[in-house]
Amino acid sequence: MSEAQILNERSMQLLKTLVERYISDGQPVGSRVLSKDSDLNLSPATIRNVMADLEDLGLVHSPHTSAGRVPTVSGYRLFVNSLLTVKPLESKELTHLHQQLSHDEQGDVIGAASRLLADLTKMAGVVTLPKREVVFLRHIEFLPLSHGRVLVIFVTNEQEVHNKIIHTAKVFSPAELQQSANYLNSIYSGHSLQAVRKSVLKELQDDQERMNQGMLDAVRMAQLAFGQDAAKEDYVLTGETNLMGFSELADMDRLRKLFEAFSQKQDVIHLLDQCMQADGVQIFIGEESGYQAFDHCSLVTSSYSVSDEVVGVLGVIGPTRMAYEKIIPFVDVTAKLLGAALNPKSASPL
Amino acid sequence: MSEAQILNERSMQLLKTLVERYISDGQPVGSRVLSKDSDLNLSPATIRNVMADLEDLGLVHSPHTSAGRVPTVSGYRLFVNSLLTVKPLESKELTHLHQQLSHDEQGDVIGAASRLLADLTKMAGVVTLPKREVVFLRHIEFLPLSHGRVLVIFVTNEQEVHNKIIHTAKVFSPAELQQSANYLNSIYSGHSLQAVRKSVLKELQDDQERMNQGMLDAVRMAQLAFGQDAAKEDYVLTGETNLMGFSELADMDRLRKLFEAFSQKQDVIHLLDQCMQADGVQIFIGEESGYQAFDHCSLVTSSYSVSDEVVGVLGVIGPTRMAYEKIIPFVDVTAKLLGAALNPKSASPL
DNA sequence: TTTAGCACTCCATCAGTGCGAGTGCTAGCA
DNA sequence: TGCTAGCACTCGCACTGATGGAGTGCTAAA
Repeated sequence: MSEAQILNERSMQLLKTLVERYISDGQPVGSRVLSKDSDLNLSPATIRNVMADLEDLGLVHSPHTSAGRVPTVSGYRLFVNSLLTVKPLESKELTHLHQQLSHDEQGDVIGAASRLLADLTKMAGVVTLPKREVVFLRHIEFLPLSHGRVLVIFVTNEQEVHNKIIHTAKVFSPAELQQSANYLNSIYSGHSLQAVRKSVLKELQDDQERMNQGMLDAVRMAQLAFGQDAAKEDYVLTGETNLMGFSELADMDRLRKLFEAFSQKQDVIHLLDQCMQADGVQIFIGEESGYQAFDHCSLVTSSYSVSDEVVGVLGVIGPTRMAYEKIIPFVDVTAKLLGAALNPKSASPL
Repeated sequence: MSEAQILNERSMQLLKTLVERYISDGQPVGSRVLSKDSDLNLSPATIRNVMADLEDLGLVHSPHTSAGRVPTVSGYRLFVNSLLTVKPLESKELTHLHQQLSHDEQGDVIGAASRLLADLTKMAGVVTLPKREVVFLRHIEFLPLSHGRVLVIFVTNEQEVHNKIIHTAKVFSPAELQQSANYLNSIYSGHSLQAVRKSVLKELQDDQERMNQGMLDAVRMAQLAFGQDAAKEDYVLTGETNLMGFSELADMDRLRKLFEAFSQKQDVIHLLDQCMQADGVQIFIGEESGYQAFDHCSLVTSSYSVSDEVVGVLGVIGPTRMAYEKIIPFVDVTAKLLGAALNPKSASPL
């Protein structure tokens, strides 16, 4: 009865079979089924003893006296960590993925990836927008609006276009704005936004006498334009409706909490942010995420990188009872392919 | 027994009371309740006779033999068209609306309007992005990318920034691109996109010999840039999760169809497009919309205008059983306030 | 034309029942 | 000591029938 002992081979084997069976059937699995399903040639009675042990350890749980056993979160966790035999992607799926992500017509690779994740898993797919640590300023442009407001357009990293409206103290003529933009482009183009911000601050504090009025105006506007970069994180979520098909999420309250979290975005972003740190595939099972809305869900994610810099996270959201052995490699591969697709100069990473 | 006759005053009165009662309670309403609720001083028995007539006319319906009556779609329709006594907005709500929409901090009035619609009605709010019939080109800019691609940035209508990547036949130097942009800005700035497209086409067909190479390049690029303007219609939908609270939408299949329609967007856009034509408040009740996903929903919409031009639609989506008498004026006012908020030079329209 | 009365229908609820699945426990066996 | 067979027991589920309430349709009378 040494309770704190490491589980022996046999118990592990049984737990594995149980989880697999439960994932495929969705029914609590009883000792009888388990006895036939495992290759251990044990009688149901023996199995029941093992099950009692597993239950003591909190790995499985009985919904009621005369039902079979169901894995708990810890049970799933142990399964995923140590017992899982991942199934490699079918080559058909792989080529499909590859095609969809590399021949991207719409210029919306992120959306395409999200849709692929959702469609192929029949669950929800999520991809954060890529966010580079260092962002280079490529080009800046000012356009006058009414009431002393100025429309700032700037391009970063080759082709990302941002725009923003700033309020200036004095009213500038189009020509003045043009000059300012020219000046800023000439000195800051190619620099990182961080560097630009720092430099702008320094200019304004230190040696204002060195600059002429035009330069000063330009730098002041730059300060407004790059002031605090809101840089909202965001993600593309697709296939939410797929989640409505799962019986474990059929409860309207649960579902509502979940969908509310999706549209608030905040919690989801926090969660995905955590996944950004980890490398490789990161998994949250049920309550592990710490967010109530996700209590009955699992989240399988992987970060994706462009030229060795982690820039985002992508993943799949579904019920805790999901086919981890297929989802995990799938998320993994999709992350790699997306990274490759975002990198203009690279070929396939596989 | 003249069946095709116009309903008499009394029947109308009873239908009105029935609908009002059903909207507030959600229970089929019986003759007894109706007899007390209406000021007609009729006995339940008489009411039952009237109900039988209304049922023959398809205005009410009995879920089963011994239940009360429930309005049908036609019943609601008649109610909304002829019987409704609209309740003016509470002044508290009105000031709230007004505040939220005029002091728009985020630059996202559309989103704010959608959220207001959802929050104040506890249903779903939807607002289409404003779309002007004539769009004026304000400014255009080209930036070179790798592989002969060019990033086109153009600004329309004061401050709307669009960007697009085009593939050019030959590779241009930054200076050439700058020249082209200057040329296009000088001749097309201030013109409508439609006019620009037409003019570009004409230039290319007619008198190429008149132009030098630089101008020709510029015009060719303009053609690519303004080629087919995708101009996707889109909308901002909020408060979808509010719909999960309604018992008439508690059915998972219905709910799923509805949410799928929301994320496909297509059907919703078609529906909203229809509302664009009508002026004043437009209402679809249940199956009237023609889209299965909306079978158990009603849609109350109004178009909104900027300087007398209809530019978009906004509305509320909820179960057929909604408080029309409050929702209708609310949608109406919100549309007017949004129009005003989008018009930079106008004051309040009220 | 309206009303009162009555028989009838249907639904919702509840308790009772039997069945099947699966367990825990115990005793016996290798 | 570990495994197994057997047995009693528990629980959930589906079905049944009884009961009461709500509301109707019809009829006959005012």
